[in-house]
Amino acid sequence: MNEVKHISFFEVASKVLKALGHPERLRIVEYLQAGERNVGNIQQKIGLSQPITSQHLRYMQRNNILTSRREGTRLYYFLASDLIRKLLDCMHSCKVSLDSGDMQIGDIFPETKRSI
Amino acid sequence: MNEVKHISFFEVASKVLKALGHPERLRIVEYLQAGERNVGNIQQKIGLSQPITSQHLRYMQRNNILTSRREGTRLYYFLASDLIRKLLDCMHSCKVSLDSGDMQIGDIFPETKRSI
DNA sequence: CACCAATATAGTGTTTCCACTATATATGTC
DNA sequence: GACATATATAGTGGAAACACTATATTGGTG
Repeated sequence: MNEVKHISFFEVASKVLKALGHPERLRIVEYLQAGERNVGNIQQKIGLSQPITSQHLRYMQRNNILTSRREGTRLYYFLASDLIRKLLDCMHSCKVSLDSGDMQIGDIFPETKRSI
Repeated sequence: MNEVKHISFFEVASKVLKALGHPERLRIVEYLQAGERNVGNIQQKIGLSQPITSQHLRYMQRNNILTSRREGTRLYYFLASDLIRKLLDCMHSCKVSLDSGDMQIGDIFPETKRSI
């Protein structure tokens, strides 16, 4: 009975990507790149309601994007792994290339007709 | 009337991540890392039905993950940008660290109780 | 224990995703 | 134009995501 259910790398990895695939959640993790923050901090920074903020944070924790640490009545969330940091670096360097004019929108997002 | 609607980077970027966030789609893009392939190739390689394959491919094209090129009656799909390639590299190097035993599952996917 | 502040969960309606079957379109060949 | 092959789209039912309101839980303090 010590059997352990197997799950493919693709399953877990795709859950991570899917969970990152929401604009507000992307904003949250970007904010957390600087270090851990509690729910109140995040809520205020991103400008979401308290329940929505909590929901997003829980969802990301369930999907291996965040981890949390309690301190009294406050809950601090932070990035769960190096994988997340690397993924964020990808996105960030992409944004930098766009902002600097080094790359055109169409080079990265061919279907995007609107400017960024 | 030459106004262009604006869309935030977070919006587009999160769509990309979300569209990558499906195990079969992740398998497809990994397969396409080697180069362009037509729908039939992909369908056979991944083992999906024809309509499902087509749906996933279209969905990824709409979301800036793939581009396509027609050759006669065949449609060849390929990775749309360097961003996608970089994201795939992230995932791949993560998988390598796991397979080599260099990293533990819990280091990357804390919530995953099952082995990979 | 009463109370407060911080956070989580339940319940609900709407939208999107997903897999599936059936049908349509596009291109090439005779 | 008739036909075959490759691919896309429509329609459908069920599952999950999403945003929102209301309520519950947890921990600290008097």
